[in-house]
Amino acid sequence: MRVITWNVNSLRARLPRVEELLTQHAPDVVLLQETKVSPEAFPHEELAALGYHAAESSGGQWAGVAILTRADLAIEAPTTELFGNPLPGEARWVEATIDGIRFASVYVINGRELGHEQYFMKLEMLEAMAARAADLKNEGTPVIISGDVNVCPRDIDAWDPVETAGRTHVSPAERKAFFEILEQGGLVDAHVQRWGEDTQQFTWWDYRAGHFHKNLGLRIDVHMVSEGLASGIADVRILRDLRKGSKPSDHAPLELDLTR
DNA sequence: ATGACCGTCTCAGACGGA
Repeated sequence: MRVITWNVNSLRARLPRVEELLTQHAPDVVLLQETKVSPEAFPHEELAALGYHAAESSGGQWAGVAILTRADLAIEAPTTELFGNPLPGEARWVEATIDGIRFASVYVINGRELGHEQYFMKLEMLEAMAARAADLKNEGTPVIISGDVNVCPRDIDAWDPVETAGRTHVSPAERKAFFEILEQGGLVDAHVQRWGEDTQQFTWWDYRAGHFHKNLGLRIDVHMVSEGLASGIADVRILRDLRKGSKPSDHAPLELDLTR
């Protein structure tokens, strides 16, 4: 099974690149973030023409998440509810079961600045995710929670510790909250399992100042995979080619191949 | 080259992003 997570930074603006992803990589499941689309404007027909259907949480101008899957795979029990989510109206969480796996696509609150009201809501959202992951573990369901967590889990996941020090995404509290999700949910950071602790690879680069070409980025997009599934991780790849070319997102897709 | 972005909304500029 092939699973891809991608913060598209507007689904409608990114449709040509989404088509490129679907046709060239033929994923079974795609977790999207920052679709920035209203429910009425969600491109169901365009995706159907590409052989995919979707469960979505769409909030209009900001945020928005979705789960796409091949038309021949059923989407079961979709929900946008996340108990304890401090901003339930902002379309940052969607879950559905596909092929016996409980998938969630998440776009974690940015946090703005350390100490900002939004920063504390970010920590709350990460805590809500940990509680949900613990519930799913207790149910014994295979789980894949993927998306833009807006946290660099380790020092090596940020291009410059000096530049990023004292800012969001790298604070000890954010990192602790991220690892609590793995711990409480019995989940594995698939990228780390595949590449180890000493490999530096990024999933996001600022549009400005040529950061992509200088490889000044962050690893903030992840696949969190339940331990039973994680033994079947065949490969994890960052699709940098989709960060290049015409009208790219500022994030690259993260591809996960499972043997099942 | 010593500066450098790109979406959303509503219509030139604010706002969000990380």
